[in-house]
Amino acid sequence: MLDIKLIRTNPDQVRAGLAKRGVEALVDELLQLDQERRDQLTMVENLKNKRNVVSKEVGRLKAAKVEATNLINEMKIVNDQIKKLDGEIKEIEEKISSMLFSIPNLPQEDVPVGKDEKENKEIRRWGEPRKFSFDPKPHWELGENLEVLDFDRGAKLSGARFTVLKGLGARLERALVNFMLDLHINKHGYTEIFPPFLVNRDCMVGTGQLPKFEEDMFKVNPGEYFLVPTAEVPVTNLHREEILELESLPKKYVAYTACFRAEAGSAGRDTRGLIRQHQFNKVELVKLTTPENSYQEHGALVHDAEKVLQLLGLPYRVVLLSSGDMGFSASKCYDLEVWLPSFGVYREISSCSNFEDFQARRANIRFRREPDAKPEFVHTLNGSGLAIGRTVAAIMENYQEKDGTIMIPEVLIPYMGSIKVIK
RNA sequence: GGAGAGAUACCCAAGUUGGCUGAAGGGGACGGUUUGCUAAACCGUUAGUAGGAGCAAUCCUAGCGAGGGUUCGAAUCCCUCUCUCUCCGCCA
Repeated sequence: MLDIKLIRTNPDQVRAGLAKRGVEALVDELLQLDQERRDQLTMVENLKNKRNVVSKEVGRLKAAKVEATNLINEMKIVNDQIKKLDGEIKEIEEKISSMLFSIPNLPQEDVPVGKDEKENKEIRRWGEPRKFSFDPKPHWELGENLEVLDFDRGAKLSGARFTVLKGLGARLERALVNFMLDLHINKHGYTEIFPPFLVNRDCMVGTGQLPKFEEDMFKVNPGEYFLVPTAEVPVTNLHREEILELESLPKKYVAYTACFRAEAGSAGRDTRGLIRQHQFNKVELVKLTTPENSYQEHGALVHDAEKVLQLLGLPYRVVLLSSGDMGFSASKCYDLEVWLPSFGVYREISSCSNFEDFQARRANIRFRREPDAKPEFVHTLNGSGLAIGRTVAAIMENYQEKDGTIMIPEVLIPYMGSIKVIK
């Protein structure tokens, strides 16, 4: 959520920022509503003050057994006015907040301006895509042949975009979760969190999934719960409505969760394989930090995610997303894209965003510099470290042999019970 | 799911014949006096927050779990909801 005060004092900056995203901003309408709200507020607060003062007077008169009917009748009229104004203000405020909740974050200055992913900027590459002496197979073929991926039965159990992992496929999935968690906990200093997979509406609003993207979410009844689309939601919201100590920052959390996405609007895309599923596993990194440190932390977070790919020996590149390709809440975002031989392209496997104070303002997550200082919003960041399903796909494709077997990357062998090859 | 109890400031806790109580009293924290040093004792300070007006000092509004209602006036009365605790039932 953008700061209404920023819009009030710096409307042109807001217009320009949103224009980079290709978003037509309702800045003028917002400014007008804001002015209206403040005018009404001043009026109603004066009336409330009058009511408070007169009511005390009435109490005093009654205690002294003095007639106060006139004052009481006068206040009845004032009350009617207050009620009317309060109603109007509430309406205006609802309009303002629903508009604010639907306006995306402003891109950071060095984000390339562009319509979509075509204008993303490649930052660096790591690793050399392997030269195959045979035609590399897509992971779904390899997985079905080895009987470690079962798409048909996934469809039988649930439907399209669900997959059953079996035997060493399931084992590989679990090994990757543990490997990634251990790496980030032991080597990168993150604290492990195991959050609920169902969260309430406030959490979803806090991190920006709602109200705008409800059709992308799975909603669960009874009760009003949402299946988490990413661990970002519960983990960032751990500190919703809290004021943190400066010394406790940065907070660095790593969490494994299953992730659930309705994938509305993705019909026909990535219909085969593990790339786009309604349910997938992910290890997610989340940081809460001070504004002055957030970009340094952002860079470090990207490196922490990259380390996973490096240790797994998977070639990848780092891409800085253009203003048009960034998520709703992000101010700046790097994607890690892993090499997938059967596709012959780099595919997103991690998305590392700095949200600055956009989520913090929604979720009201603040910190205090000094014991008496005014609370300020933290900056929130997160990144996949990594998406497990896509990592499985990448390992299968990059480590496949001519006979259709799959070598296990060195660092995973201990997590695979010393098994070195899936055959 | 059934029965009951509760939610008040950093913590504990008083406050239901509605009216100088936005909140007694403890504890803690902070400051001070005393002291060779500690301790004790004594004195003082201690809602935070959000919003609005103002150049500012400052003032106003909201706020006793949340949201409504009654009333000139609500921590106090009424309704709805959430969460916590105890007992019973069920359950991994």
